Amino acid sequence: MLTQTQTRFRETPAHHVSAVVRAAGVGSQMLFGCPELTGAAMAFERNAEVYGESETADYVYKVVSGAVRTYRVLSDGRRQISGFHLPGDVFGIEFGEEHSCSAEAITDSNILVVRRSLVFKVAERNSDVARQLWSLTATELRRSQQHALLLIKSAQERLAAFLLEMAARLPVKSAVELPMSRQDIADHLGLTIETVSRTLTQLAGSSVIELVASRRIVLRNRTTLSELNS
Amino acid sequence: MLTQTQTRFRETPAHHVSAVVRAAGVGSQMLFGCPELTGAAMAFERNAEVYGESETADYVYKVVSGAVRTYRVLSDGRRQISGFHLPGDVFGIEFGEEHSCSAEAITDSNILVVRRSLVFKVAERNSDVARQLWSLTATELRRSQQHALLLIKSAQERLAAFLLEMAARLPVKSAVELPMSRQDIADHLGLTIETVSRTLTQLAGSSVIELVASRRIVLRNRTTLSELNS
DNA sequence: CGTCTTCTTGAGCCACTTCAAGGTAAGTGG
DNA sequence: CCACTTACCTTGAAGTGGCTCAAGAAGACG
Repeated sequence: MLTQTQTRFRETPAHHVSAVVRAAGVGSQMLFGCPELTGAAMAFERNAEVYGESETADYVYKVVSGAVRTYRVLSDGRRQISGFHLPGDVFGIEFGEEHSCSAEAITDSNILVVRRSLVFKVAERNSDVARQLWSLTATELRRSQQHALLLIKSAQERLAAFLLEMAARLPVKSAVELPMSRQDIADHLGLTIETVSRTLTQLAGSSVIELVASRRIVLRNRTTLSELNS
Repeated sequence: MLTQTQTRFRETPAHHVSAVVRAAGVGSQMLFGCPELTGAAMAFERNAEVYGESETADYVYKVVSGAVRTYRVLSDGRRQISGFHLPGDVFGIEFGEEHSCSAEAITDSNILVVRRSLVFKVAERNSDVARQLWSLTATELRRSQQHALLLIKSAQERLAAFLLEMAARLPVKSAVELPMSRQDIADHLGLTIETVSRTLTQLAGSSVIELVASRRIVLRNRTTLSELNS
């Protein structure tokens, strides 16, 4: 009906084998500050699938380096990226048995992995871990609600919110270094790639931001961005 | 910037005293199937505030009868209704100390109330209750993600999804009996009241639905609605 | 039977989409 | 080191779905 839109996914990228995953030589780390829940490090190539929607959720994940997108695709190919996961973020936690989104590495990424059943077993005894599980779900809920709120705003407002969020979550540098493409941004913000590009150009025109390179953006005027963010 | 929009709330309705709440004579009931967590019944009038955004979350709520909307208002007055809560639904659970949304009764409603501190105390010992807390948050997360996905669709698709959801959640009758106004629907779906009205008329025109009365809608052709729902 | 609220309908407009090039950057093989 | 390729990004011109503004109809209530 509506033609408005986002990428239309037809086929999946070449490497969708869900574990291209040459086991990384790297050591391992804890997921919940709990020595029992020590994750195995895995490496995912750019665009490699971490898991698919409605696959059984066997693992819980934590980004060590790189970036991950979680998304859903509608029957007609429109894609919505529900969230971006950056170093330090835990993702893939489910209460139910299967994943509600698909997940892919945006860039080459290192990800810690722990068996979900193990996490649950520990959570049964260790109420602190149980609490963390709930906490993580609650945090994601807030993000999701914030995201929904974003989707009723104008293109400028969406981009302003997006840039401020990324600036806050990415390592602090003089410029924001975006790991994702314009298409990813568009599919996250519910816009087309053209509108994203045009709006950024426009913000640069009023020198609210500076486009050093397409994925290197300096926030020149955060006040204006915050005002746009309502 | 964008004028696109929803209601612009300027002032609040008359009765915003947060507890117009003549304690209902009705008995009490359990919130989590746990006798320790027995709620006190309270009655809220139509449009009465149950709690406000960023108020401290002292209670957890369960709808007995009536209906509740949870919403957020942007600085310029645009409102987004994040969810409708119908009889049987628990709402107002927060991991953090304050509410992330405001809540209002849509119609005169009876609502069970339990102190949050009590729920938490019980959850510490009773892992089943702890699990339910997580479960409820997880369910709400799924709803929120589904809601975000809805917001990238066309007006027809949004209405189709909305009607099917309401049909599924409301008591089964020949017609769907909506408790909420067109404005509420608009603010939930990210549309204007005019678009909601026009789209319903249009769906009735193609006899996918029948508008028995403005808030009494018969779903004549669920297949078509489901197809619209992607 | 007026008054108020809610809902519907119409006409014009605008932000964002669509379609269509063109430009830039990064990688690859010679 | 440079031609070639491919992926990504930007820009322009035209179309359109949903918004705005405006008015009227239908209920609900005292």
